[in-house]
Amino acid sequence: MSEQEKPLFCDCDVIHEDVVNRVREKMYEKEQYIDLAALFKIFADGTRVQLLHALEQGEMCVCDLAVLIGATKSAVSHQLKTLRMSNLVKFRKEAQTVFYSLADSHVEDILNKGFEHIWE
Amino acid sequence: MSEQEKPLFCDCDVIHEDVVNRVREKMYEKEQYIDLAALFKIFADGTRVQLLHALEQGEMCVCDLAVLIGATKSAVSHQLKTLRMSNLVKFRKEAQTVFYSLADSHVEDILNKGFEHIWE
DNA sequence: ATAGTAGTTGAAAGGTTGTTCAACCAATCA
DNA sequence: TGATTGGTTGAACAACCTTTCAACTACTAT
Repeated sequence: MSEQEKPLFCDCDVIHEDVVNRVREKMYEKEQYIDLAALFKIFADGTRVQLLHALEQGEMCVCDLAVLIGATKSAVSHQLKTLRMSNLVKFRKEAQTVFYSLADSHVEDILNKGFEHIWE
Repeated sequence: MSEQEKPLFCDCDVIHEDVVNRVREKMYEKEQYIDLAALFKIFADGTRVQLLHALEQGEMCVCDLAVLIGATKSAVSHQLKTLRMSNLVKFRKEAQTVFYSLADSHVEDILNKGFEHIWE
């Protein structure tokens, strides 16, 4: 099923058909936008961006991170799980301690673009 | 009240005090992370990123956008309000028609960084 | 004037999300 | 072996978010 077959139902008429047709060719599949939104959703929480920014400075264990940002181990662990499942952080185990670090530099890039914007 | 006075209560001990102290100096105020997360929250919805990506191609009115992405005028208008209030889009009125466009190039930058990541 | 259209808005409904709490696992140490 | 510690997990609750629906404004045209 192609993108062209998506339901065009809408409660109004096209006003500028030429513009809409030109733009439609440049658009991606709806799924792409949902995936993109899912990525930004990970960055859409204060605790998580704080964790990511902390991990930019180097690897840290759960307790260190919890003390650093003033949250419980449990809350941090839950958020790290989210970050882990999105492949934004990686980790290594050493005895009972788990050290987390950023998965790749894309993460920093996105954080920095965001900071750039809010600082104008 | 300075950032240093934030409650350090936590349900665990600092394990690597030197690391934590070094990282703490690099951290921003908690409010900065909340603001950053608030920005990413705007990008954290499929409909909104679709609207933003559509507006990268040029200005469009509400009906055009609604038909283009297959949503109701109302849903689009609600999301455009969110984008407007975050200063991510601007608009101009012409008779009863309202034309929306991107507020600045930061928006495209952030979208592109996101696409880069999901496409690896 | 009256009808129709572009757009906005508030409330309601359904879904998602973040933290807390308690229980749990696994590794260390006494 | 038994106690402690670092870390994870599931359930529950509250808060938030997105769409829909219906009502509404404002402009245009007949």
